[in-house]
Amino acid sequence: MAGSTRKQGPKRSEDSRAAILAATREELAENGWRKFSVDGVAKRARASKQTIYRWWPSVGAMCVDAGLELLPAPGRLGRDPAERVTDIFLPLEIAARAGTGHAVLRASLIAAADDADAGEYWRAWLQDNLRTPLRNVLAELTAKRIIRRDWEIDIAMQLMLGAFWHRLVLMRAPISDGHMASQAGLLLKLFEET
Amino acid sequence: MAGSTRKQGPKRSEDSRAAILAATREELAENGWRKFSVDGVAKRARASKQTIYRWWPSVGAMCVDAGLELLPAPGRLGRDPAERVTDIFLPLEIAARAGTGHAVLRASLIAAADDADAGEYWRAWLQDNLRTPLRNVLAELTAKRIIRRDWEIDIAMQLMLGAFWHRLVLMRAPISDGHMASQAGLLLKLFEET
DNA sequence: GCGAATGAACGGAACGTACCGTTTTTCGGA
DNA sequence: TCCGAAAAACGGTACGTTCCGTTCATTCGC
Repeated sequence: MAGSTRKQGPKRSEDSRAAILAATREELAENGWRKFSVDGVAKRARASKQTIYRWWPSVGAMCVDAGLELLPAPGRLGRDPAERVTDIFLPLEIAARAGTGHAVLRASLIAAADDADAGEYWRAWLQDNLRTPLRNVLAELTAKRIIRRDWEIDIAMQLMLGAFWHRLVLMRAPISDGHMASQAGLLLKLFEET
Repeated sequence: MAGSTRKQGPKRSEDSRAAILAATREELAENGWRKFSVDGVAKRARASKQTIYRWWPSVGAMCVDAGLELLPAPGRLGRDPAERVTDIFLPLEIAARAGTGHAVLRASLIAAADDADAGEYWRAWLQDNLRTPLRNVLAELTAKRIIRRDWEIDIAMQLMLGAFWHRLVLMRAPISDGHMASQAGLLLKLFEET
């Protein structure tokens, strides 16, 4: 039969999932990564710890999930080369500048850096949502003779993200409005033709 | 009288201090930051936990101490502009490429990012040992008309360190031989006269 | 009735603090 | 000059608390 996967019983509760991730963000913002408490999340979200451990492979992965949920969907409306590059990374800037986003995103990234499983999960997201789009845009700009042919995608990623980690994670410095735009400007200047 | 502070009792044991920091590095390399155990350090170093809590204001600060001890003393022999910039940051590259340095340095930096006290301690080191020397070198290069006048020190720091954090902390990617030299090349290219 | 949910409980581990007895150093009085 | 008291640091043990990750009993919803 089509759709032969018989399903019985209730589905996963969306309410519970959302409450757990929201509680995770509160806990991350208040306590950071090392003092992050799963018991605290369960209490805040009025959820059972069993529900948490059933749906997330590790605590770190849950924290990455909670952080990624902060990112707004990327708006696609750039025509200028610098704008097209900027748009890819703009969600990070927006999330870091809104409310407790700075602390939440920082702690979430620290979790990804400290936990091997969470790190792989987060790098997979990075690959799909930032690295691949950037490579496409740069290839397009190469074809239009706007930038040189010999760029390397990892160099470009380092340039677009390095300063962001430096400020957000290591320095605890604010992310300025237009941060990603100026990084895109730097990138295009370094890669420009002739 | 001068030095009127009466002193009694034995001095701090250098053996114990060194053993504790070495054990901290082992623990960081094996367990990372969140699973880092003070009990484990005490057991490894055959030290009392009281000795640890007496001499370090926080566990994070101890981890930063342990990480900074990995850095070799900077050798000063550059004459070329790029070399002079490189030499300032080279200790980081060397430490990250030696033995378990990659994991130790990563976990140590994660500790600095996650713990507020440890972060301030680490940023003070950054200021004294990297930011100030870099500003001096750049000022010198400005006087020699090698770079433009309108550089900003924080932009320069982001450029020299951002890619390093990106690879070491977030991506867990190896640091290549010559990493800092190529970053210095990028920096001078961006800042070059005319 | 089956699966997901909550809430309580479990043993084990780590936390940070408080003692203990010992050792090392300094100081003041005989 | 010598000696004993005081002070501080040390390894080690123990304590009460918190958190972890898992399990069990029970309820809720399709």
